[in-house]
Amino acid sequence: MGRVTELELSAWRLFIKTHATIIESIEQDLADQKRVPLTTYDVLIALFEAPDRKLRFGELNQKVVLSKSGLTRLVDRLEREGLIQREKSQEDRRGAYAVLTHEGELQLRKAWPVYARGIKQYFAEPLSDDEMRSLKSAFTVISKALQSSHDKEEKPS
Amino acid sequence: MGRVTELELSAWRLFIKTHATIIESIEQDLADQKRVPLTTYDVLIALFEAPDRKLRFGELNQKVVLSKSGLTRLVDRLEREGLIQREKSQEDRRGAYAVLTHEGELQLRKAWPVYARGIKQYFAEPLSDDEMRSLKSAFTVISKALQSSHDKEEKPS
DNA sequence: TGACTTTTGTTGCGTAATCAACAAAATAAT
DNA sequence: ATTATTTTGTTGATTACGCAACAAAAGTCA
Repeated sequence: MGRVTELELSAWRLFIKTHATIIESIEQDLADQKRVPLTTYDVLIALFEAPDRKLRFGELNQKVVLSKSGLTRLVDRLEREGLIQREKSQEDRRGAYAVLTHEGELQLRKAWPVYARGIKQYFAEPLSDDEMRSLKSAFTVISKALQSSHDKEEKPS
Repeated sequence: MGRVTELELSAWRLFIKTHATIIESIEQDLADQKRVPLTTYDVLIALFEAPDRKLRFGELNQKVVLSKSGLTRLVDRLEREGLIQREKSQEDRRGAYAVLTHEGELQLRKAWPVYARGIKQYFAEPLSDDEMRSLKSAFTVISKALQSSHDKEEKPS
């Protein structure tokens, strides 16, 4: 496989550090303006984009960076806050859906401008269109590679 | 400032997701092989690269993604595990240094191959040299922008 | 059908991180 | 000098998350 080169290592370090700083900044902005935090946003937007604004826990779990139990507990909290609701599935009596409520959609809409501004300001603004395209394409490549390596481990056929 | 474009948003999403997956994978590999986790690694490497292998808490804090108290507690643990030691500063009797121990250096060395392999496999391998260069340059740009915006807020002069 | 196996979401428990409040020392101001 | 301010690292309280064990329902297969 070969050693990690200087180039790769410095790119890696920038990648990590940049990510951390951007996320931290956006999270701070959201908190300052009393908007939902990023993890919550992720859940809400996933539901918002889903048919009927609802998803099974399993599906939701794939879209969100969180463990199974982590998701259960996040949904607990969000349900308490009235942003989503549990709805037990008819077809599969084990399972349940998480459904976006009106309040949830409202909070989603209120958070978006802040979030969007953060993405623009901290992430997009400094880059040229060309750089942004390269960035996206690089991550697409990496992402595909990750998927296939993940697939391999799931199903050793 | 302008809206977030489709391109920007999809790049952003890939960025977030890829980051999460890679970190998760590396963290898993480290855990599987009973090596120190990433946060610990970050502290150890920072000390390793510092003159005399020691740093004041403040300096260390700048290199690591952690709150003040978070760092205190991480150092608590690492000291308990014998990877680093506290050494109270002579010049400034409030402060203290975190010093890398032999054991700490050993663990650092043992973790590196696993970490390096992760960087290669999940991050570097899928990219061409050109793509890697673009990636690095994009992050350099972003990173610089973040710094200067941060500076502005620190010192409104 | 009846006995394994797998999937789905929840729960107990331990760990780690943050914020806010703090004490001690250093620095600045008058 | 004395007082006020800032910096440095720690501590208490709270919150969030992961792992492993679990119960309940589906699915598999003989």
